[in-house]
Amino acid sequence: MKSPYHHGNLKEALLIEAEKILVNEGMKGLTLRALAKAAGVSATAPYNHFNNKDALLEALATEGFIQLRKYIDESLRSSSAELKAERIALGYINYALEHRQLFRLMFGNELSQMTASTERETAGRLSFEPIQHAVGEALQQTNPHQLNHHATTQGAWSLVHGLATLIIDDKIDLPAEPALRQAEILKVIRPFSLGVYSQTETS
Amino acid sequence: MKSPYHHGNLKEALLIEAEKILVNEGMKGLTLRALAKAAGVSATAPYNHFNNKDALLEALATEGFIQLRKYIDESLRSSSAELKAERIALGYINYALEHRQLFRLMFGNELSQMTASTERETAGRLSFEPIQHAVGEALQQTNPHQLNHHATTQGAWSLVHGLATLIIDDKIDLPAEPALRQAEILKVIRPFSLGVYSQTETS
DNA sequence: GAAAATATATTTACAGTGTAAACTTAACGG
DNA sequence: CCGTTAAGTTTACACTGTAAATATATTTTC
Repeated sequence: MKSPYHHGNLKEALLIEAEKILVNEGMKGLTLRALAKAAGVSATAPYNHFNNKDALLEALATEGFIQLRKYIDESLRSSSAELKAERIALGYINYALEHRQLFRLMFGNELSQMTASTERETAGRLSFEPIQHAVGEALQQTNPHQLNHHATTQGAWSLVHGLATLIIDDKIDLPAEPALRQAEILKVIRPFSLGVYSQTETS
Repeated sequence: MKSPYHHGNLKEALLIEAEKILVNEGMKGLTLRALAKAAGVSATAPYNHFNNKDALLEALATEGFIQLRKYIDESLRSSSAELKAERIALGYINYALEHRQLFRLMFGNELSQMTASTERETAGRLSFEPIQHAVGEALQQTNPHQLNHHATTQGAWSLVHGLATLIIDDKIDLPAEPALRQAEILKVIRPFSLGVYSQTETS
């Protein structure tokens, strides 16, 4: 099962090549034929590993969520930002910036949402988890009863996700230099953090 | 020039039919041939009014931004939310919810961002304008020196846009009943408002 | 180990897509 | 009116996703 058959183990190779194409030529360049050729295989070979193109994109998106989760964990470990939530945000946005096309695929509409594979769904939930934790911790310091916990979590996610989206869609632009960029991101996010910390009972 | 020629005035009809198709069958159903047939015209007729399919989608997106602006203005006028910024947010999110496909098109990656028509860009800026104003007003009450004005504006936009995106992508779900839904949205947004109001000098 | 069964890959074929080119028809300006 | 131009049709083509039939390698079974 490790390297079992004829032409090496495709499926993995396909996903790798697919991401390369996505980076170099964007979504429009990612055609089944081009992908097959890049993997050195005939046009319909991928059908042995994926039911159709959508299934392949689905798998690609799932990989993306796993990577995103890694970025967040890494940023939690190594970032210099003070607040935990801020470190998560930086990891999230860095991932989006360094994988624009894939990030768009993960959240975009190419994938008919009917086909929502359970796999991708759980992978998505997995990267959402640290956000939930961090917001929970932050809230607990000033709001031990966890009022509005769910809503606040969704707000934090919305802020970070929205910022990431607007940046990679060139609606908001940031300095190219990493340190400056990070500072700018934190400045955008800060009001929300302040709101969470100063939050008291609201209906 | 009003109803000048052979088959009625296409171009306008095409954009109208296109939105109908988008609503009923989604992006995948929006093919040039289907669109032409819906308008009762031959397959290549649209090329007399649009250079290519992308140009047509571009025009559709531009229309979307104009509609979005109308939703925001209307909500500013008629919504019951207290804060101006909140009324904007409700208008923005309502538009996204009632025009999911078009909203995705407006911000999505179908349109190769190389083709960024100036028209759509200015239309986009136009709907961003009220957000900028409202945040400016809110900030002025506690922060007359307009510190971080730009960053706060971007933050507000990110929060609202992110929430809208996550909702229409079914990552966050809200109650169907309008009043409950509105209340829930406000709960998600509130921490940011609090942050803005409590904002004092930060580096 | 050979034969049968299975997994993997190729070839061929087809309907659907965007779009270019040549042609046809209606509208308008002199 | 008649020619020029704008609007629409027909035909054609390269490219896409994918089904079907076929071929080859790998694994399993005895």
